[in-house]
Amino acid sequence: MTAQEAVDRLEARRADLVHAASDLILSKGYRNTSVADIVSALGLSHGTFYNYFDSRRDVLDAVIDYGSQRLADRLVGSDDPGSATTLDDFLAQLDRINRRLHELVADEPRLVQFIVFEAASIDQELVQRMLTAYQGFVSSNRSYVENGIEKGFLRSDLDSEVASEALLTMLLSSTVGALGGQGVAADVTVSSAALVDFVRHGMGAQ
Amino acid sequence: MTAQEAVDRLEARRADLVHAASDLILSKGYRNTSVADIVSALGLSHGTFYNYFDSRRDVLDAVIDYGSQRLADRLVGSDDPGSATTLDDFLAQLDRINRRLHELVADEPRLVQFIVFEAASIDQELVQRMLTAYQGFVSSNRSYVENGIEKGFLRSDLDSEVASEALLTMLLSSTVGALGGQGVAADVTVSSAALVDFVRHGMGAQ
Amino acid sequence: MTAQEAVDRLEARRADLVHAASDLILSKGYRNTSVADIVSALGLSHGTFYNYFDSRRDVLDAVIDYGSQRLADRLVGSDDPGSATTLDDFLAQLDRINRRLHELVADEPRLVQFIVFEAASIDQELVQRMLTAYQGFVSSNRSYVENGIEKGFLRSDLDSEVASEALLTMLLSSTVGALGGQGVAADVTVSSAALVDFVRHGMGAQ
Amino acid sequence: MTAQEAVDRLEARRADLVHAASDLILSKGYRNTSVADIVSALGLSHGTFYNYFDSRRDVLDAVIDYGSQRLADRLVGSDDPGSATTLDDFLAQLDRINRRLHELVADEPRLVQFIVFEAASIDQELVQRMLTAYQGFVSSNRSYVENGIEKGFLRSDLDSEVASEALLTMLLSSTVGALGGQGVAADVTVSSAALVDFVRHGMGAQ
DNA sequence: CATGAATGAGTTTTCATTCAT
DNA sequence: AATGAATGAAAACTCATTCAT
Repeated sequence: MTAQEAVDRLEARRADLVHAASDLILSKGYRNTSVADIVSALGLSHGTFYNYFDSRRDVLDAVIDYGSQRLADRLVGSDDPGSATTLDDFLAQLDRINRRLHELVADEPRLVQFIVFEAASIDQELVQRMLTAYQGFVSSNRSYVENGIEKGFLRSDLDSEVASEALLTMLLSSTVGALGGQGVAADVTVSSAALVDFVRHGMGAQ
Repeated sequence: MTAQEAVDRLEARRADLVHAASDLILSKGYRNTSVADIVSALGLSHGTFYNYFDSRRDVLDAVIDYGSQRLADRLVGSDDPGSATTLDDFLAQLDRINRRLHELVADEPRLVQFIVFEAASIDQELVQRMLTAYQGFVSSNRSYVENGIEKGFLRSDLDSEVASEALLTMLLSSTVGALGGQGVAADVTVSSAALVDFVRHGMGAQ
Repeated sequence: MTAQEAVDRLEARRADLVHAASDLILSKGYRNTSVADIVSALGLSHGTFYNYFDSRRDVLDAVIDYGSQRLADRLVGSDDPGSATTLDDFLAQLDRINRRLHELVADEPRLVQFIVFEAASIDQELVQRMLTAYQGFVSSNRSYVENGIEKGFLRSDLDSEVASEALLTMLLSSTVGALGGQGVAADVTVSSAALVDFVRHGMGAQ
Repeated sequence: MTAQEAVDRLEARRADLVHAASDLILSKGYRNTSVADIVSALGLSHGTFYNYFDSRRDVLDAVIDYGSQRLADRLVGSDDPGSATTLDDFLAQLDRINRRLHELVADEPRLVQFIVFEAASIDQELVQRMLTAYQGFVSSNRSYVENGIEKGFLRSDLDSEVASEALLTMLLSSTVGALGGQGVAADVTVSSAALVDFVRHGMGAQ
């Protein structure tokens, strides 16, 4: 085996552990997932786990990273912040993002639920990690708002920080709402329409 | 100490334990709350806990009862199901109920979060307890819908069972959405407007 | 209430506790009998128990005394050690004692079983108490043997100590055997016949 | 260490635990033997115990198996059921078996005591296990009786089931009797003589 | 005396983590 | 690297005993 193959094998095994941990943590919760559960899912021994992670807590970071990546992938190919030139373009972008988030909730409810509800109760370090990720979302959101102000289709007196946070809150609120509901068919349409309408009147120029 | 005082003291201590358990469970989750946590919050020994509850699981029922009571209190003084005589009355009722639920979420987010997300994962008996409470909500909701059909301002071809459940789902979906949001002021207005609009067109007569 | 009545009441309650403890200990064993079991059988509180006994262990002495008393009563009215004047008288006495012991086992198997098998495992002090009681039995047995040697119907070269202990051992062995057996009818007859036969040939003069 | 050595070491340690548990349970009783007692006898931590047994109850099965094995070994090399051709042969067999059982009681009184008196009080599953073992004894006993009927030295009108159970009861009764006695040498002679005599007259042909 | 709430030592069991092989 | 036996901290729960009322 070459050195490269050895490294690959190492990373593959680490990835296996993260995937197994992810499946278990998302389905049973972090507290209910033991190291024994994770390793026995792969037929490995306890000791092996500690060759890849410092602690049980440590694998959680990797699971969160793995989940965040899936979230990010979900939003990759997202519209370019600078692409909208009219208010309708902008609202259409908003509508698309909202729908994509709803699809995410529909596809991976446990991931979203874990992030929104369980993660915060684990420890402070994890809360920081989530807030940092949230700030990243706010920033990227801000690009859309600033682009709108610049192009003149959003009100020039908007505080881009406040406006982008409000926008994000509304998006998340709508998304999390979908977690609880059993998915009345109209749900995403209603929510998106209300959101778009509110933004059109609250943020649109004139 | 009179017999009555003794009973009062007993109940007061039990209540103390329930309150301490409630605070801890709502903030850290049931799984993360040990008997030691609960009693040490009151400076008692763990043996004392077992003079008041049969088990750690047992105090959870008391915490749920305590929370349900607060929920029920919140909705007491609710509109009389028979009071609405026009569609606008009905929608105004709906709006008020929705706002009251949002206030609840704003005041006691952890209670709602616990009921919606954690309770179900604890055991089957608790799930039954929640479903029973839910059926109580559906029933009371149904009175509103049947009143509307009777008075002629809701569509006469509505199945009151289906319609009241849909209504409840929308209310809850909207409410749970508020869980995630940090409560931008506009939130409840948006959600209520969307809800009212959907109901007006979906359920209103004509 | 006179002072005498007060004392009587106290003793009556103590006796109640001993009887309740005896019933429980003989049926469930000492280890499985809690103070709560004893007091709740009489509808009293924990504290009351400690007004009458120093500890849970303490009541066991009283239970043993109560049981020993019943054993002694069973053998009271026993033959007078000096009454036998011939070997046949003596063997008839032996047969009667053996039968009385078998009746005891039949009537109160748990008492005998407890004394023989459980008591020794509780603590050393209890073992001492049992050995002392045993020595009492040996001594009274010895009177029978010494009477026999004196009257000339037992071998004059018998060591009365050894002979009385052997006699007692055979009696007990036969008795304890009855504990295990489901009581084939012939049992006591067989055992008594064998015992009498052995003693006649082993100890009888000539 | 080879794989075989590892397995051996595992089994050796498990055996150590069973032996330690056996010593303790037979001397102090199951109820009085804690996991801490067992492991501290070997200088291990209590966690280790649970690497070898699922629970405290679980080790009891192993202790019973270990004891049963010693019992079985004691009776292995027993006379062949078909070897007796005369009543005297048969009675000599009976005498030998009885003596072997008495030796067992003399060597391992606590084992027999535990099986006879404590085991039944632990749980129903254990009672079943003992009854099954007992049925095994009855069956093997029956072979002796059937052989006797066939060869004509036992009464032809005997019900082999009833007769073998009666035989076993007498054997056990005699054996258990030895539990109480401190083993006067004459004991087994007396008991065996009585047993043989009873069987000769009760079961012998003519 | 009687009461029973409070106590805390002790018991079983779980599980993250270490370390010798 | 992989293994898995050993460890021990921590958790739920029991129960004998104390003590203020």
